[in-house]
Amino acid sequence: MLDLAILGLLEERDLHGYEIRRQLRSGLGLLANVSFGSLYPALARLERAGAVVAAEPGGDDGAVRRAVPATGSLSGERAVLRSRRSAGSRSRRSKKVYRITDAGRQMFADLLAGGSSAEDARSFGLRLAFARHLAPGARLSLLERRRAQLRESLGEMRSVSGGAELDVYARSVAEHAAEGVERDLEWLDRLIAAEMAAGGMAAGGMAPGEMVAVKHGSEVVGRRTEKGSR
Amino acid sequence: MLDLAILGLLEERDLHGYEIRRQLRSGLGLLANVSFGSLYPALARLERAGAVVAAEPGGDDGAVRRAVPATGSLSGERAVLRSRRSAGSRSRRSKKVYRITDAGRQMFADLLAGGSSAEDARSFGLRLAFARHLAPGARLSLLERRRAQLRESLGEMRSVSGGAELDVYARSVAEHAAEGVERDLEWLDRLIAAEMAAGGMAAGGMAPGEMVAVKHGSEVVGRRTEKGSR
DNA sequence: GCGCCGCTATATCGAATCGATATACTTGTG
DNA sequence: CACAAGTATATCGATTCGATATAGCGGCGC
Repeated sequence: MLDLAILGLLEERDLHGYEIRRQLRSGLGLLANVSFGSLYPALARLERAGAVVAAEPGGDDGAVRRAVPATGSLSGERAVLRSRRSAGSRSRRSKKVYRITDAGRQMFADLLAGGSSAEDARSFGLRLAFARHLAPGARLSLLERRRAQLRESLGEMRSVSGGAELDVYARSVAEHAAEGVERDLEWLDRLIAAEMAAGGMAAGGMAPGEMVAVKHGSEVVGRRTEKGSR
Repeated sequence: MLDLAILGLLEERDLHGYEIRRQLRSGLGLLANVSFGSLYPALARLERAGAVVAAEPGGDDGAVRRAVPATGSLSGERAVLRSRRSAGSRSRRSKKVYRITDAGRQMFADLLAGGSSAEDARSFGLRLAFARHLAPGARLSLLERRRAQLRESLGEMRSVSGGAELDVYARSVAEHAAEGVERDLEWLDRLIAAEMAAGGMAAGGMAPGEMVAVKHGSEVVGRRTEKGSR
């Protein structure tokens, strides 16, 4: 799940760990608390898997290095220069800029489209945030899958907490959670409507030349327009 | 965090693992996906720590056993009887009913009031759901601490995503998240108002005999009634 | 009347994630 | 110029997740 986020950001531009974390925290709001304890292992994992390559400014490889600092950190660059100029140059821990590879791009596409089974809010939000990399059909199917899940969970919530035996506080928490799910559903309906309007098409179909580069596993489930219950 | 949830449920009645999970999933909506892989280790942990005691129906201890099944599972009880009646009786894996101890109650109070530093939505919701076990002052301080956190994070969100460079999907996710935080703030304001109305008291004070059994660490932070921004 | 599916129930394993902490360099501030 | 605060990478132990194994039970269908 973190892998998806990292690869998604690296699709845009090369970044180093600290920057990735910053973008995760502020940019999306989701994943607002990824810690270094998960980020750096994830980066190491991705590097081992060949999905990304790291370029340390002290290394021999001159290829990367042009990466966007994205902070006002001229300082970092200067520090690098200084360390390279100084004698020993070993024993300097510096920025490690990561770049996505072709294998990484493939992995990103798989992660984005693949995970068919039940996903939590974080994972869905993440997928949707990168939905521009999905084919329109897969996009729609992502939205509708999520809607179905939320409808189901709302039903469960309502059926249980409709009864008594919860005190004021617990009841308030449960109700607020249910309202949140309702808002999510309205939001999803708006998104689905927008998607259908943009893509044309009546029933979950796809345009002929659409299934490009993105493998989505045979489940486009043609949108049964049930609008009961609410 | 799971410990808090488990102890909170056990304050109410004795339960076995499967039931605890069910209540966590449906009852609160939060913690909707705790898996056995975290639940059973947590129970074992709590038992080791002396916070709960387990009574297996096959054991010598006749004390517990009166636990509420809470499902319509007469079947389970019958099965237990049968196995106890039958000869060997070894090699039967049956329900393990957990009961909270005094040490567990103390631990629950500490967990509920203690964690002063930044908490996520799950942890806060959990605390609030059990807020009836808190003294009114601690309750208010919990709510206001959360409000302060949300205000801050909303500020960050707005300042960042107000700008451009996000495509339609990412922007929609970010905006929806921000709206969710706004709703949370409104909700908190309602709760705080209700709390103040119920408890009397103007500025975060407490009634004389209030600080009972619940240790909250010296931070009642008298409610600066800023109503700007938002 | 018996095989099989689904529910209840406990448990474990490896991997992912969290939260705290260590290290080291730079920049701004009193 | 000492010192706090920000940037940056990394590791450790504990917790949590997701999948899987095991086993008894009732119901159903044939």
